[in-house]
Amino acid sequence: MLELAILGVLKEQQLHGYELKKRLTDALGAFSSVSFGSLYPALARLEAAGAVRIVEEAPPALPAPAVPMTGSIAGEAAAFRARRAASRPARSSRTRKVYAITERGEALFEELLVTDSTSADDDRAFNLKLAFCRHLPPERRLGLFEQRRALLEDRLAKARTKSRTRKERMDLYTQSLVDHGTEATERDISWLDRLIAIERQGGEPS
Amino acid sequence: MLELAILGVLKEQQLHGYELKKRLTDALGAFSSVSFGSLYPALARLEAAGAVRIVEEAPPALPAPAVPMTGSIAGEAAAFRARRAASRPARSSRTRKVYAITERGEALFEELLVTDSTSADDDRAFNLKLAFCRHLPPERRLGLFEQRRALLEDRLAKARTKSRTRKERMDLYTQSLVDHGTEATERDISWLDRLIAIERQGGEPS
DNA sequence: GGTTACATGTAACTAGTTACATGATTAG
DNA sequence: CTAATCATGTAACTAGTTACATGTAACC
Repeated sequence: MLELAILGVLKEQQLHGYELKKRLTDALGAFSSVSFGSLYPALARLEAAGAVRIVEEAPPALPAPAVPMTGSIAGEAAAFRARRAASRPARSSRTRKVYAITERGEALFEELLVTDSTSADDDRAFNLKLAFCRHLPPERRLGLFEQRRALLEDRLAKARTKSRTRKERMDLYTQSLVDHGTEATERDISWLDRLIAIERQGGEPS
Repeated sequence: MLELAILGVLKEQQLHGYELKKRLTDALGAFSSVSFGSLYPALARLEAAGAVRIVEEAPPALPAPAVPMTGSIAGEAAAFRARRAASRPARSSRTRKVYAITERGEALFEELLVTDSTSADDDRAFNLKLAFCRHLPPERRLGLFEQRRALLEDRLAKARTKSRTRKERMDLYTQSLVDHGTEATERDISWLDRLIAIERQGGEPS
């Protein structure tokens, strides 16, 4: 799950770990925080898998007097973006590792976006996917929504049969909890229905 | 978290692991399943901590040799039927370990019910606590609700400031996600308010 | 007598966390 | 020059999961 989030952020901008953590905790921090202890190993794993690579920041010696431009316009532009990303250009790159997503990383990202789901932890995973689903082609996005809808519908069906057979054995706090949960699931479904409807008519969510 | 659930169920009835798992998965299965791989180690830990103990089932040797036979065949048969009827037919106890909660376990249970909270995983933990909060004295129950309410209110406040400052930078799917999440939190709060109000007037939840 | 369900447990893995260790850079 | 912040990383722990290994009892 963390891999997905990292790739999703790096897809938009190359960043070093520390900054990445800040983005992650404040963009997705509502659900869960990210710690360095998981972020750095995750970055190392992704690098080992070839999904991200370390890019050089601008060389510490800015003057660069006699050196001609490399000829790689893209490279120069990337370096510039990295410098700006740090919001304080002059910082030496010696201590920072700036990561960029690779093509393999893009492929992995799309794969994680539709598969993943550890079945437990489903809800958080879906929220995360939704936050990045704009990168998905429309029909796969629709598939994601419908798959989620089916899961919720299934959960609801189970809750209803269970509620019929066992409600009398539950205490009132538990009953209230179950009822509240059922309502929340129903609202999740109609929210998904709105997203699906918008998707079907080719629009964008409001 | 699993410990809390185990203690909560054992508080009502002594059970062996296999049966305990069934109760847990169908009572709380809506949120999360429990696997043997976590249940048995958890039981072992709780036993080591003195929170539960293994109790003997009805001794397998019923005959009681020194006691003379009544001579009444009908009586013997009736006794046999009674034995079978006693909710657990002839199954040998050799292979089963029946666990019961101890006093230390009761104390641990109450402690887990009010503390615990790993700050992540908060939501699931709260649901679990609510399912067992009937065992709490009213004022601690109220404290639990209010603590939860404060947490949600805080989350809402953060979401609102964040939404004001960063909404324009979010894509529409993420915006929809955040809005939906905010609404859900608002409803959670008013649900809690209802529970709190009921608690304050000394009633029970409807 | 073989299949199904009951019952307990271990091993390896997953996916994170907190606490700790280390060092560079910048601001006052 | 020293404290705060930036920056990367490791170690030990948490809390579970799935897959595997083992064996008993009930049913037909």
